Amino acid sequence: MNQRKVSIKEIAELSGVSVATVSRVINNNGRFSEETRKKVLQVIKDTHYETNNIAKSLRMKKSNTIGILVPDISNSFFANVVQEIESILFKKGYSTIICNTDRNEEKEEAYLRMLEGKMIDGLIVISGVKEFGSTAINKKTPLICIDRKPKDTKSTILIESDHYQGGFLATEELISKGCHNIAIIIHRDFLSSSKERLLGYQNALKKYQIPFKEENVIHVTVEEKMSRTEAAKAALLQKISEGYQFDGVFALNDRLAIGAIHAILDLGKKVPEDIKVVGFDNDPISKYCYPCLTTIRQDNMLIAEQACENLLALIDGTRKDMKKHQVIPVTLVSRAST
Amino acid sequence: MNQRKVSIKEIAELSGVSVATVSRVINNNGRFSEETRKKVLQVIKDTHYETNNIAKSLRMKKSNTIGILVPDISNSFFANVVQEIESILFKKGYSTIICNTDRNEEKEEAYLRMLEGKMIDGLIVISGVKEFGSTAINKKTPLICIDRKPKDTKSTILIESDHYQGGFLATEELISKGCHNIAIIIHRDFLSSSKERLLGYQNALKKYQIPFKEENVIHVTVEEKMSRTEAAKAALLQKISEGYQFDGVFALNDRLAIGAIHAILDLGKKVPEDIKVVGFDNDPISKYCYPCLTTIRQDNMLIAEQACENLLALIDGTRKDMKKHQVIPVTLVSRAST
DNA sequence: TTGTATGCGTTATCAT
DNA sequence: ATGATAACGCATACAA
Repeated sequence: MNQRKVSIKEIAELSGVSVATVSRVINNNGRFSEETRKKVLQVIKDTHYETNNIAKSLRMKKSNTIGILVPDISNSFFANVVQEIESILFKKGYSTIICNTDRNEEKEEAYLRMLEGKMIDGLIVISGVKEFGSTAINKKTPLICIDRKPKDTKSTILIESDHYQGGFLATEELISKGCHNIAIIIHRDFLSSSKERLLGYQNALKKYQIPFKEENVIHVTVEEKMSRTEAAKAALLQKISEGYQFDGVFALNDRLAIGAIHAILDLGKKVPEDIKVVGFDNDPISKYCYPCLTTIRQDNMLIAEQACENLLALIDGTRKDMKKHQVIPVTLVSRAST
Repeated sequence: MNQRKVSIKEIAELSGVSVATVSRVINNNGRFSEETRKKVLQVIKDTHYETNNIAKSLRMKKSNTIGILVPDISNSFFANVVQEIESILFKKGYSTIICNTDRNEEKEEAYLRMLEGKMIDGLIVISGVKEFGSTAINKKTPLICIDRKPKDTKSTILIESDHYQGGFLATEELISKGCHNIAIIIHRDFLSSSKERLLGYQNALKKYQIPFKEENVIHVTVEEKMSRTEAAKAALLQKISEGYQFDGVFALNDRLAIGAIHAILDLGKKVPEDIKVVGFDNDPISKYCYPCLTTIRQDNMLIAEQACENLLALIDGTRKDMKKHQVIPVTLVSRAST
């Protein structure tokens, strides 16, 4: 009972027909008699034949595989989006190769070459340091960007949350709870999403006639071997030690927000009584930290669905009129920290 | 400048040599003159040629691809292990197809067929409902199980944390802090890891001459649309309402532990003063919840390294004498909840 | 050192 | 309705 690999050729021999006929039966195209169909199917069952997709891909110039580039799969937002994408695509008969780039440009290029060599039918790029555009990948490979601007803005599709709205809602929440002097904690300020969130913050201030002050912007850089939470906490404590005062914090993600909370509690102040805090992402920790964190929820399901839908449309060549920039609304999740 | 796909054949023509020679240059095997080498490499550079791995795989019967089966990639423990595995394998020239099975048996089978069709060189299976063994995958495909017993125990390698030790350490921690009546919250009791953790709990009790009581075992089942945390909280509250009393809780994972904490706090009791809690997994939330959660940390890096090392050895056919059952030590992370 | 020819497992074209 | 065969892109045994 040695389970050797069996090919279409052997199926043909065992069935007493040609490989062509077997292929037709398998793919159910072309004509063949009911009799041969039964016979062939029986042999396939008996031999546990599985079609060799490598050969099929080569012949068809279609791999039924799509690649996903993601900076860090252990980030809860990315993990959720990727998981959902993978699930949707699988239902459509596609397999997904998830590439964790670690925000490393070389690694990204290497991955792209690998994906190209595997003849991927499409590519989804999630977030990342700079505009996306690489010579490693064929220009005609269908491409969807999520949270990352493509170099070729006018022909490739960009899907992202309404980061501006998120920043606005977060800030408005703080203002509505009585904050007048709101710090904003920024991590990767070069990301377009960060810029948009900052803009939302600024415009919310403007709406309520609160002057924007440069000193309220706290940039944190995360050193090696340090978590975002620790870095944010350190940065805020440093700033406070220099005499900085504030009554609210909008952190560009939940990890940073937790760091801010820790800093505040460390100083003997209370959240939300003395200082209120809002994060971004609706990371699971936002629900379980203390106090529970008010945050902005991105609609990752919708993002994933829309990405897949658009990508598959590009692959199939149906619909050429898709919107090049699709913005997904976000919502405020109000919890104890405000 | 239309970037059409260029094959080895065209490289041959442009270089004025045969495809065989080009192939030899590319793979740097066989003999060829320095002159042709230069010429060919130049043409390759000019044309942006990339080797077609699909064709190569078909010819070589080796895809340089490995598959990973995982129940739920958004689980922090799985995400970490998978990420590390992927990173290691990538360095070794392998790409990884991550398959999220959702603990769904049909999906698992479908994935395995897909992977088989892609001629994967190896397979890593992480956790899962029942013993692993499927006819969909070729018996001779190198296989490593992590946290999941293989059907064929004596020939396939199983790598797992020392769940027994984890259960023991967790329970001992509670006892050493003065607990005498320790509840244990179990979720998927059919998992071998769960059984081992329970066993560790029982033996720790025995060591300190505390009688094991069946009523201390709380089984929770997670309904659709309900989180583990909510389910654990509900289960514990239910039990308490029936008059159940205890002074410590060992939850088989951190999400359950948080649920327990919430239940306890809801009743106006204090953690750790009135009741102490220990979790399992060292999930990020354990660090940021309130109070911070004492938990058991699995060494996911080591698990990943060991899995890759063993898998690659199986693929290369080197070393035939690997231990079939490899147990990775765990450590206690002591925090505020005890 | 280099070229020719074959085959990997499929699908598709063109006969019959 | 079915069969023979070419082609997909590559690596290699064998010739030259």
